[in-house]
Amino acid sequence: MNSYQIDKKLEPILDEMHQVGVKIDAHYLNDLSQKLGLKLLKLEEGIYNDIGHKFNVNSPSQLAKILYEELKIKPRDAGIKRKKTHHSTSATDLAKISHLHPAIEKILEYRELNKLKNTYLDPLPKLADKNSRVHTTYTVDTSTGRLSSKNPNLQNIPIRTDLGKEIRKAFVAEKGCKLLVADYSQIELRIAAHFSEDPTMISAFGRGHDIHRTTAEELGIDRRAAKTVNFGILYGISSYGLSENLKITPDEAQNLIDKYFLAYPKLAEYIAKTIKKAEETGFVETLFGRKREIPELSSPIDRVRKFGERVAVNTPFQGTAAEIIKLAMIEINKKLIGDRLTSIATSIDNRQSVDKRKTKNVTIDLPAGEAGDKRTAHNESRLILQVHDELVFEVPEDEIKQTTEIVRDIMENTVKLKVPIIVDIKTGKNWGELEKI
DNA sequence: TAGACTGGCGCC
DNA sequence: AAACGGCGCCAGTCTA
Repeated sequence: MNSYQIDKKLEPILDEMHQVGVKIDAHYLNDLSQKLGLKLLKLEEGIYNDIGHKFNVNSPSQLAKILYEELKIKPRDAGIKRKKTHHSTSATDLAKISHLHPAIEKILEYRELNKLKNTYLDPLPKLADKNSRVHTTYTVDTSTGRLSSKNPNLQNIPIRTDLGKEIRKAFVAEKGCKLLVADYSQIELRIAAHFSEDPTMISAFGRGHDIHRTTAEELGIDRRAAKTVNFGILYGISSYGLSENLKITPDEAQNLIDKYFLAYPKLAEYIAKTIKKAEETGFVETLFGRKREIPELSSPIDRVRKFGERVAVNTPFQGTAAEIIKLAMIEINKKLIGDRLTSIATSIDNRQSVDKRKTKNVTIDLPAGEAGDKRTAHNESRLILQVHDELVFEVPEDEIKQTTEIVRDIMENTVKLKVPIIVDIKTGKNWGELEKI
């Protein structure tokens, strides 16, 4: 099966995920929003006080004028770059100058709270149906083959900050059910190991080592920094980008990159070959044959060409990861439906009724005297969300064990790489409070 | 008033 | 100038 055939088989599954939706606790979100509203008012007042007058905190251009003109903070001294219209006021850049004025910390907090309120807390309850479920639309129109989610986007629900976790708790399981969350462990780095056949990577994954720890030991840096470097590799690393992320100089970053490729020489070779081949053919390919043209590679502009190189490196990793999870979705759906058919057929002792059931969540005709004439099948494990390397299921509590086994087996074994594929599974009553199985 | 653009930021 | 990959959504701003 190639990448395009995978997408075809995925279509009805995405359709169904859309129809089923995910349940949210709208009251909880509204309460949280109200509390946040009060806090935002206080922050706003404090900011005006510190600055000496009112202005629109949500306006980057007004803020830039105040910081870099009124307060005379020198952006160049702090390494803050100019945007098209003014100097940057992004969170990372504000952090560089937060010691220079008391308002800046408050502005950063205001930004965080306001973002979460406006993007999640307020819109989500309005999008819920009468059963309090929201229905995202998945599409496959990305350049790498990943899915995207919109109206609402359920692939960027907060998780990182404390408040973020609180928001995630609003995504809940139906009564009698739990959420089952299965996510691939470092799938893209495993794909990198597979493509490059780098012995150090293969052995680390083969022995079940923590790959970020391995990189940390190889480079003599801490795990957090190693993780950043590993991700950088997947994105088509540059010394400048890495230096920004690690808050080190580009020279130091280049040093780390050099060490990295000494530690993983076959990966270095793979990356070089991938770029070279992409320059020759004009495209790159994923494991299952999805092609992406990269015209940037023949640009006379250095910056554009460099971008093309990063795309050439990243796309096979990101695109292959997308294919692996799509195949798992297809196989899991098959298995879940098959099991339901079997159990229905068994329970009514009449295999002919199997044909009447096309998809889950439709009305099924049962012989009179069974449980009435019709019944809607809701008491079954259903795939409800996909977040790139993670699948979320809504599962009746008495099916947790068997669904866990099915999901793990299929996600880990549908595609075979030269390294093991590992899946972590957690369950809970909501998306924010999960316990590992 | 609608739409495009910009800066910014949530997620993987 | 200058962003290491992929998305979608927000408010502010500018323009037709």
